[in-house]
Amino acid sequence: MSFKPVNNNNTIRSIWKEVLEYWESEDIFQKIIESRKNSKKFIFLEGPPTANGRPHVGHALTRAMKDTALRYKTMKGYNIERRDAGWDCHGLPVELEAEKHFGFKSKDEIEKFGVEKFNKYCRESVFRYIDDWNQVDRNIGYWINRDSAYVTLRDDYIESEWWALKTLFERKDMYKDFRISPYCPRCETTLSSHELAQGYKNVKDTSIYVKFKLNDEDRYALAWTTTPWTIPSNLLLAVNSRIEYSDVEYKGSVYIVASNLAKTIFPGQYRILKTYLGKELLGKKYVRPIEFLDAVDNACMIVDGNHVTLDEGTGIVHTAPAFGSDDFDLGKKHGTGLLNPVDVHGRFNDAKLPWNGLFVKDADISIVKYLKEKGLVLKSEKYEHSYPFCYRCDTPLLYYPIDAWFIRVSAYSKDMVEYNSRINWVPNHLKNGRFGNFIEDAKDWNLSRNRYWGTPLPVWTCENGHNKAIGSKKELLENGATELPQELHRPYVDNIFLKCGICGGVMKREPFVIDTWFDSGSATYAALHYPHERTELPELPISYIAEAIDQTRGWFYTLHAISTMLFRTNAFENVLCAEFILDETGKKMSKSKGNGILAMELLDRFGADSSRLFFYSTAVWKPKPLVEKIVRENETKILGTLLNLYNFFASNATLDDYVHKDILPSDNLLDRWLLSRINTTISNTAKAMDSYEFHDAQRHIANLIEETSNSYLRLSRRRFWDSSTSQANKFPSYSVLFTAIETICLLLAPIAPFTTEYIYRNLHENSLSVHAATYPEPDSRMINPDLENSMESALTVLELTRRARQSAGIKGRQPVKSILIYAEKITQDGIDSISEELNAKTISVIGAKERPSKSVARVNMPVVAPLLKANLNSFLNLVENANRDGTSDTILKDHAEFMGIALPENSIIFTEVPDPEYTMESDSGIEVYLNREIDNELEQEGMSREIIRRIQIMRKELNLEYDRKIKVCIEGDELTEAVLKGFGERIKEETLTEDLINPMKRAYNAEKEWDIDGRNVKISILL
RNA sequence: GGGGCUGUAGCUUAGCAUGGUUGGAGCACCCGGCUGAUAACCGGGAGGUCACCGGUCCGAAUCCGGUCAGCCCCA
Repeated sequence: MSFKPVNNNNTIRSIWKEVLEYWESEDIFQKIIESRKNSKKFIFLEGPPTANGRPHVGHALTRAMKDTALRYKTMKGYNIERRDAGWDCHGLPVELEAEKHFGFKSKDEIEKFGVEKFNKYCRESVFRYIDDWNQVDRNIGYWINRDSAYVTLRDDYIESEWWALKTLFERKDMYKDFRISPYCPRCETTLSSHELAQGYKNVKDTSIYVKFKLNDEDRYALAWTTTPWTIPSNLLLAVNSRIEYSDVEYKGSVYIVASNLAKTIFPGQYRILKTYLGKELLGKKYVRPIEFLDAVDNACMIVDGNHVTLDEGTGIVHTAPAFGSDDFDLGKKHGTGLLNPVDVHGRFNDAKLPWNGLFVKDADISIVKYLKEKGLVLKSEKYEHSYPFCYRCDTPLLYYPIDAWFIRVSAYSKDMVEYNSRINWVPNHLKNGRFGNFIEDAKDWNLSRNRYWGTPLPVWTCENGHNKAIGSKKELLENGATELPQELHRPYVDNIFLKCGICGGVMKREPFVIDTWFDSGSATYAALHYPHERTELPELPISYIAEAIDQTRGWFYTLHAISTMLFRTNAFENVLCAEFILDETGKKMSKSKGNGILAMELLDRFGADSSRLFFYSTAVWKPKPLVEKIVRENETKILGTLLNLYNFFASNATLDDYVHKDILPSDNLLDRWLLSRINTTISNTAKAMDSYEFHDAQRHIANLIEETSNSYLRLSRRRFWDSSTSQANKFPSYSVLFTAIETICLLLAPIAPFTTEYIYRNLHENSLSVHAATYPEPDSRMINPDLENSMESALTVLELTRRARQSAGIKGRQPVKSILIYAEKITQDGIDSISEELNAKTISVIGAKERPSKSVARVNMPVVAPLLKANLNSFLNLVENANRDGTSDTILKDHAEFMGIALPENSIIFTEVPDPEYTMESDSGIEVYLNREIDNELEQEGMSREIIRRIQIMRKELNLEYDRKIKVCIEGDELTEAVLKGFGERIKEETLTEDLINPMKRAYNAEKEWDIDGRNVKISILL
């Protein structure tokens, strides 16, 4: 049998491309799906991206995370359900792109242009980069069904959402309300709290301290605001009844402010006249500073507000019920109504105002000027604070009173918390941290958008204000529609008029579309067209989803909220959450900085497997800078070494005509050791994969690769080379090596699917795919912890010997007289497996008393400290003294008890100081004593090995066949002469030399003068 | 203002839940060695106030309290 070798320089990359072609031409993915059809279920759900932008490295990461889990579960024997792509299509971002394209600045222009044409453009633009996405998915090896993708703009998807919205409406969990919402005056729509959060920026605004004169009193209530444009709408002042306030005299006037804030408000000299609690101010009336607009009688009063704090300002809050949520509530409570002189574009539109027609933010300066002229401003200053801007168009948002539809999420907060307790969050801290906090005080969901491209809100209203929610196309016809709209989008649905079931009037659709986050959050059921096409309940929870951290309050939240309200369960069972990939300097990638990297750029540069290994180089939930060195390091260590392992196996096994059937029985320690390590690694890796800790799995696998290469292979090499070794000795080793490589491929397949596929199929000529194979199960009969410990000790001995040789200045090739090993966990065959590399005439394992050394006592802290506690220090002193006096070996006899406490036998540990002729090195309880005496015979033998080595180098330089026989002439000093006499035969054997010849005049095929440790040796080769 | 995460060598990090002798690796650097699979490998060296301060304890990277810095989320 022949195993195909791999050697070209571009291996990893060319393997990637070759495997891709194989998968596609043979339809491997479909074949595997087919073969799992009847297996147990594992349900997946793709978080839908919008394809109107290109995928970047972060997308590559989350796609890898999804793929790794699904490949793993497939190998574990599951049938992955709902392994379908999905695309998010609606929303403000899409509309904004379109507006930019057409150069529109307002909704009027869209209306003039035509909603039909506008939406047509939106519909097309959301798939603009779908080819890029598909290319990335294909190249990174994301196995997902693209043909059966769910698409949120399709009528059947929307129809399912209509069912959901109707359900909520009829349950009174969806309602219309007039309240203050964050509002973008350019987009002319309200935003959800989620969208709001994206747009906070630090800005400097003009802030003013405004004087509100109390009626019939010579005092001013001082209020502070950063939005002067709201002052014409002022109707109340709020104080906190439990905070202490003062009358402060400053520059001849008396001001009311919170006592604690006086110092920061009044620079220099001021005088406190009296102090009292805020509640004493309640009910006092004042004069509005700007009186163009008419106020009701019960306005202009000081009222109580819990939201008033001492964080900033004066402790008195100017309240304009039209422009603040707290303000609105206070206005409602005190029956002031509200004054809203601002139109939907954010401009004053009340002729009574001198600032009529101005955008409110632009009117700030004039308003301040007006107030100053009336003497009602104590001071004004620039103030830096964070203020929300529209996350898409950058317009400063207003808090604006407007009709909007809400979902009563707040009523389900407890349920959401309960269902959350069933979810496995990875990393776990999100569960009760960021996510848990959020759902605990969930706010009602502002669902409606005054926009065009989105799922239309399926609520119709008649002239008498009767509402009706529609749950399907069929219901449209049942409620008076004469025909179905061309599609379930604006403007078509707007032209559907229904007949009111209560009063018989004409019903028009409420002119809103809904938050696009409701679309993606509906994927659990809407992608199945539930309950229309599919009538049985969707299977929930979904087994596994994975996205980046920003979805905690995005998709993860909407999925959970919707599932809680509609299906009374958690939407997903396991959720893996990624942090962001940073640039190489550790900065966040962003469009504006221009340091973003596209997914395809990453793949072109490093290939798929190396990129995926990089993603798991540390936990995916830790931010990772994309540094080339780290990518390369993982590539070399894991893929490079694995390929080399395979290469070694392939070339030797092919030469020996090895055919793998099964693991051949072997007593060989290294074989048994590696088999144990393989099975331990299987167990550890599967455990890590099961808990979605891919980085941990990767580390276990990398360790096994390292051990196979640098311990097993290194120490077994002779077995493979020696042509005289019988098959009976050699083949078990091949079978173990084969098993190691095969297992590594299987374990690593979900992580690095390409390279493992390639090697695995080289090992198994007729196999379909490594991904069709079963994930390995550990064979506990092969796991032998004692053996692993013993081997670990042996490897430590090897390391200690090398160290001892170095500190004694004795080369590895120089045989030494003896090596004495003191170790607890070492076995004779452990020593045997490394004896060749130890290169000593005698190797013995010795007992404690045989050590060629003197003992120095040390206290065994883990044992003694818990017993002695506070008396420890005096015991430490005692031991130190004993060491100095040379009485340390009897400490325990002398002090079986110390301060009345019995000391166990292992209370003292002895460190060894070796006798002069030995060099000692020790580590983790193992001591290696190296006898430094080199006699003549040892010296000669060492020299012989130097000469052998030089001849081998020369053979290699001559490019000789392995079995080519040669003649050699060796000339040198007396030592060399002695070596030829004593070790000539050995030299001939090792170097395939037929004759050691005397110097000749004629030309040699190769001739070289060597300096071996200062001795001149001339070696000549004659063919 | 509230919450979460992170802080260990020049870089990437393990260890922290359950405290224990001298805090492990890898990369890069220097010295030495090995090499009939290897882009390698092996040994040694240098490089750490385990962010800082305090507490508990015989003993703290680890537990507790606080501070600082970075990132993120919320208001």
